[in-house]
Amino acid sequence: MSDTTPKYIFVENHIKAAIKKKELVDKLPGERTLAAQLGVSYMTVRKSVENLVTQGVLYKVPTKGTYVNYEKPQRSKNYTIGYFLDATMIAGISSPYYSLIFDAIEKVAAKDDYSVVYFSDNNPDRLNRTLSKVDGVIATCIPRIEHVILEMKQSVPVVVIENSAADKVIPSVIIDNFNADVESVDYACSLGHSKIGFMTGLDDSDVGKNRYAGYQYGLRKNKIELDKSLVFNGNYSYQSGIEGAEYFLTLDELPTTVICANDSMALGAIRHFRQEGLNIPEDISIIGFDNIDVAAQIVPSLTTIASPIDEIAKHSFSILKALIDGKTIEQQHIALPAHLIIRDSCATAKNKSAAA
Amino acid sequence: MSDTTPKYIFVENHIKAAIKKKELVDKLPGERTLAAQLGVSYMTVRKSVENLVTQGVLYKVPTKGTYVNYEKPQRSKNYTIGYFLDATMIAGISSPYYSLIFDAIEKVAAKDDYSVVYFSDNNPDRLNRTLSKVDGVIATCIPRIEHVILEMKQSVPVVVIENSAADKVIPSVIIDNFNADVESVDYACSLGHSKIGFMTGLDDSDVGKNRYAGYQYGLRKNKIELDKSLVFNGNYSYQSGIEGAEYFLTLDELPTTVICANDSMALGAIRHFRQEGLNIPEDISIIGFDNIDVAAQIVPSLTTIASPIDEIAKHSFSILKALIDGKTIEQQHIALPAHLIIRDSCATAKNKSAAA
DNA sequence: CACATAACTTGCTATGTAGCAGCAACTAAT
DNA sequence: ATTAGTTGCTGCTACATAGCAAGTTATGTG
Repeated sequence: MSDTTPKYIFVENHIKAAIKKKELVDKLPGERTLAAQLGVSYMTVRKSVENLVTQGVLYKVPTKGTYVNYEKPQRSKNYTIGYFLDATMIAGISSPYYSLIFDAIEKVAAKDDYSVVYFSDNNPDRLNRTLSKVDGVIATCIPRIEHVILEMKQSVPVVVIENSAADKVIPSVIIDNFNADVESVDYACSLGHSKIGFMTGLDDSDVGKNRYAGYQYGLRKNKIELDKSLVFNGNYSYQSGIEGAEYFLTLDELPTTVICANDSMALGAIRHFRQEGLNIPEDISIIGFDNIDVAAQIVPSLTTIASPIDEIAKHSFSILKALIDGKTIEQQHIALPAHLIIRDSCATAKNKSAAA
Repeated sequence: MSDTTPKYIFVENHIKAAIKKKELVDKLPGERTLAAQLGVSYMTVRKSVENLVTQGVLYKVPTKGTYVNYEKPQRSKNYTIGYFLDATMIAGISSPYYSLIFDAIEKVAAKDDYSVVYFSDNNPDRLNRTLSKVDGVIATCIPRIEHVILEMKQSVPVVVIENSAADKVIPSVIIDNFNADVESVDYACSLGHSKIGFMTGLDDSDVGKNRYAGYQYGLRKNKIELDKSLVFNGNYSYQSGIEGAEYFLTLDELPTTVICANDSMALGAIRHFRQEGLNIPEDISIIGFDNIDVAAQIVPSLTTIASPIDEIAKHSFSILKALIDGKTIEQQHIALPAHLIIRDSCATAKNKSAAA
């Protein structure tokens, strides 16, 4: 029993165990008493207690006694949270959308005196180093990096935004992509369009899937049959927007409206259509998604879905803060509505219809 | 002498003083010996030494002895550097330019296994909190926030990029804005232009001043007299690019080329000129500065100055790392050349000239 | 000369004693 | 009833011993 392990280690473990078993609550017996109980000397107990105090397990009140520290393991508060965006994501923080989210998070966090740092390196070592400096992380989740996020969750509380994680245990704040694109379709129909094309993003995440699903449901809702030839599979990039436009131009009959799964593709499409001599919106209407800055700046300005960025920041931070503070949270998953901003890239349909 | 201060504190101070006075070097006498020398008991010395070890002043080698820890105060290596950009800057990290710099820094830092975090909150408390987590900072400097940067320099090494600081003690990595815009003017002249306008940015920093000075020198170099009416004072924003175009349209004679102090203004100008029925580049040539992503994406694609972003990242990180490692650095201030990327927004002058 | 042994040093653990100061509660004196 | 003293608890500091393991050095023997 005594072999090589020092007695004071034994005493420490004994005390820890007693605390765990709730045999010891609040105030400890006096050091001398304890020494007698455990059959070791007073000084040994002192050393053990001293160690436990530096470990944070116990705390002392001079001339009163020694007490159990019930504050939970309590990750030392950094008052700093991280915003994670995988570096391999297209554009990454360069993307206007994500940087706006960062700014919004920073603003809302400052109100509670939290600092925010952005990082994107998913190298395990460097990631852990960064995680040790933050109390929690808000991460933009895409399936490809979900393992990274699960890894992070081992160390700190995590809230995901953009997509919810497959692991539904991680709280999420997303936007209602589905109904947003239903609204886009509704709007196009209200302008008399019925030949409505769609450029998908990647189908590797809920975002892409739900925008496409919203498009499909919007058509059904407006009694329009889905024509697969009017769906182009893009990848969110400006380039793929150009390719999508090229594709639509090969069709016998051009759609009168194209809804794009994001603004970059919409911009690419506008560029190519115009290059080929088409007028926007007279010849073809374009709708985007995200409402990045340039959307309002180009001519014609782009009709698009505006993400409620401030709301995303507000909710995700308040959930994260609750997790950090060890509170229980009511709503694990929040889907915020996103609505259409009508600008100049859509016109009423000229052919056939004058419906609605 | 003994009043209330514990003896072991006395012993600690004595040892520290002895180290400072170089009376104690490398190995300490044995604890028992020390006790005899100082006239206190062995256990008291033990306690003192133990404390000094936890303080990091001494270190022990079991069964060998106790030694003085000569590692310099040595800021505990976080292997993390910060990238700072004032939150109140127009666009901030949303600006494609700065986010590209961040990505480039992250890439070069990863090679030395450094993490990079971006932060922009300049609130003193939160700033210090963040600074305590990094070994050094690369900061985009503008005069308005120079006090913040000087403040940071109190805690960690700092390298500024973009502008050099008024305090020339801070190492800087900037681009040669002056010669870059000289190159722009040269190019415009080589296309036969002689009525060359300029849209300034803000004159609150070297960047803005030097780009304008480069324009002026370029004109002189090409034997063109400066016409102040062809200079519009902008503020780098897209909106001010529009206003600049409006201004030029009020002139009796439009310049045939407008050089803009950044791409955003160039984009705004292009938009407005086109809206007013002008063709780019047939009716007016436009040159930007920065080479942001959209510069290549718009129609016509924008001729602009490309910042050597990777070079900036490489140099600023290597300087910062040298500072962190306590090495002396040779070159305090580096100005990197930036060159013109010729695209589609400039055409040969149609009137009068066919020079060169 | 080589090698084993003994003597010594180092830090580590453990235990004992002792006086101090601050506090609370009880008790005795005013 | 208030005050003053006593007692006993707490943790804190200080000092003294003593055995242990592990490395170092001096010594002695083949």
